[in-house]
Amino acid sequence: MLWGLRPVEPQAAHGLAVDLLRRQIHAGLLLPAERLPAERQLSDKFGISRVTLREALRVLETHQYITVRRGAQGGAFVTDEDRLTQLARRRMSRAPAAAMRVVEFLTVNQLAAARLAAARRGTADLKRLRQATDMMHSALNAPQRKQAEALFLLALGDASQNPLLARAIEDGLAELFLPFEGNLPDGSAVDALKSFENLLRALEREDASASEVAMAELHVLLWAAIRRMTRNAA
Amino acid sequence: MLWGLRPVEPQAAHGLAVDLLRRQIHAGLLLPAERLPAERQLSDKFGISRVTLREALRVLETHQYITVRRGAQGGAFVTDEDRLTQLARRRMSRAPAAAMRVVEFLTVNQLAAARLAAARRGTADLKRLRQATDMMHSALNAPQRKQAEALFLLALGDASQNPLLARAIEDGLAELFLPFEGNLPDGSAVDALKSFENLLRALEREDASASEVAMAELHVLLWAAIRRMTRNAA
DNA sequence: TTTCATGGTCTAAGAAATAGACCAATTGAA
DNA sequence: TTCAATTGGTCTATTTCTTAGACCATGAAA
Repeated sequence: MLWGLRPVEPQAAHGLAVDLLRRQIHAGLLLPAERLPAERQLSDKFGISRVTLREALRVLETHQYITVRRGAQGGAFVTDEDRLTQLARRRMSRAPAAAMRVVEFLTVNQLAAARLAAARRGTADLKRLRQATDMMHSALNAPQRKQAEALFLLALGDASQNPLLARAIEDGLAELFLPFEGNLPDGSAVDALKSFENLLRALEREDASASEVAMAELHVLLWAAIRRMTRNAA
Repeated sequence: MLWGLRPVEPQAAHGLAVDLLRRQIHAGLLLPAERLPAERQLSDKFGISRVTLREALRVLETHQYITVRRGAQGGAFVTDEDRLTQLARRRMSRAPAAAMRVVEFLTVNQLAAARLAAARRGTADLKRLRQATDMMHSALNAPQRKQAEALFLLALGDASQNPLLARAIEDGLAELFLPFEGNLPDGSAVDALKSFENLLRALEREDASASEVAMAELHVLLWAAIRRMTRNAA
């Protein structure tokens, strides 16, 4: 029985590059106003020609994810924080239900990853997790916090030693595109940091159930944030 | 911070067609010895030219997923059951750990789908689920049982109304490629059928916790099967 | 034997991507 | 002010992938 025969959608090389960069911006790995490598370097890393990379940059520019300046010290820069927040809010308000579904998916898979990582994490995994936690401490603003949290969760996925879980978390984070929360309600950033630290410690001592508890705490905060945002968006 | 800069991998159109068909064979949706539509029809459904489709068929033929015969009543046929079982076993024995990871991933996401589907399934979803259950009853052999189970689980994913969960289940099933179990140990096929029916009934009466229980029963059987196969493979 | 649905082959054309050279703008150091 | 270096912008020739369509070869069934 042939099932769900839909037209195949060949992704052009420049389209893949667009996705790759857009996902990193959504996940918060690329900071606002951050400068990307020069075209010649980027095309080299992606394994595509410069012409093709430039097509990708043009698309991202059109969608206002980046701006491009030329001359020495020029290059492609991620859009500024305000604009990114605006893009994120627009996306959230266009399909608030979709955002809830993504969080649902992340909840399930991150919880599983936390449980498994407690038993399987290696020392290299712990190192990445600690570095991410340190970044949360030294973060000066919302984008830096978001970046550190994304790095932590990606490291958690890898620490589970399950490539499909890791991929699921990566996809979920890339799909989410949460706006930076300028003014958090009553120190929820502090709560989140505490829970991340609890999770880190649980992973260090291979305590699976404590890991799940800490992860669940984080999800409570995430759900609260999502509810707040979808309410504001509506 | 630019993260994980790997070369982009543009998928050629024929490569996508290969994946699509291979996934359906892995998941058991395409039965052994089943005949695919004629090239002109298939290329039309995929939205690619006949030449490109033929490239895909050539790849699948090389990997022994299909055989191609010409003349009237000819066409592309899925390989016979023995050969498919052999391919599945080879894959399983090459990376038994990978198969366990896939099952891990499916366990998590199917459980979540079962819980959510209990609250969200529509009548169309129930219809698909019942049809799949009926197919299990009338199945005459292992491939038909596997096909019906795959259809049930895909329907479950859709019934959860969460596209990411549905996609995760689809990916997991396509990745798994379990060999057909010719001789099951002491009627575990009967146990599985019973659990599927319990799940269906729980979904019908919107009982989330009963759905989870039934799903968990199925996972116990799946884990037992996986353990048996990886042991045999080793 | 004939029919005809089906795979097999060929050609001409177009679309996408590549490598590499060269131009244009901008900055900062001399 | 001038110049060198860096970076984006543009152009060309070439290769690879894909397409549309025509026509040939095979083989089962009428």
